[in-house]
Amino acid sequence: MGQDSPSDKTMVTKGRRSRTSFTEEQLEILVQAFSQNPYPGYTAKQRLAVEINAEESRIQIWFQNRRARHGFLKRPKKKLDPSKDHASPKEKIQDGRDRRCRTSYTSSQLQTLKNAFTENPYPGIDSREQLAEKIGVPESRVQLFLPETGMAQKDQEMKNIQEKTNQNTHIAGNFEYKSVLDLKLYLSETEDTVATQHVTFSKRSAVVASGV
DNA sequence: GCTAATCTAATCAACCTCCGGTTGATTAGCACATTAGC
Repeated sequence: MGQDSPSDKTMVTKGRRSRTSFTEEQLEILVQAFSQNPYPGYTAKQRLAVEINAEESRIQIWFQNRRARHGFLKRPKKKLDPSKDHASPKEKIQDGRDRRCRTSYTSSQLQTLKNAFTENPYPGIDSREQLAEKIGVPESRVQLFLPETGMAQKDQEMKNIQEKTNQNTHIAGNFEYKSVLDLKLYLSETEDTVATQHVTFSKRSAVVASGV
């Protein structure tokens, strides 16, 4: 999914975290850990992070990428019967007992995050780190939090957008259109790079489009 | 029930090295990802 328009590329590239380069020793440890367990829990990732002196969020990304590139099976959608012992290794490990503690935000933290999201739904690494420091949570939580801010509120906004859709009308910025083709045509005519971000239909872009 | 945490999949982009392969980072998820804690 992701970014398939030039303006999106620009938008996303801005403020990207610099590429982490793991040393051979770090990789050796990671590969070994992966071979033992491709779905480590939170504490295992924390332990690894300490062991190789890296952020836990980088470990998580490394495991995600490794799973994706080494032919690991999709997460099964079906819920497993706990009485059965047929659980896949992943399910045995990721059964909810070793998750990061759920982060709960204070109202002032929430307000700060919401304000930041309103100002910029695609903050770069610098902004995220500043924000993280400001509200006292890890940067990885800020990165995850932003697109999900106020989901109940956004759901309502999504429904509002859907209502518009049902009325055969969509909105991108100040432009109303009846189909994505119309919008693409409009964008190609106007070269409105700002509006291009509204082409993708996603949680985040819907919020952007609705002006939250 | 709401929503943070986590997942897969797709894609972008930096790096190494020589132009494409490898791999870290980011984003979306849709007749609305799934799982699980509060």
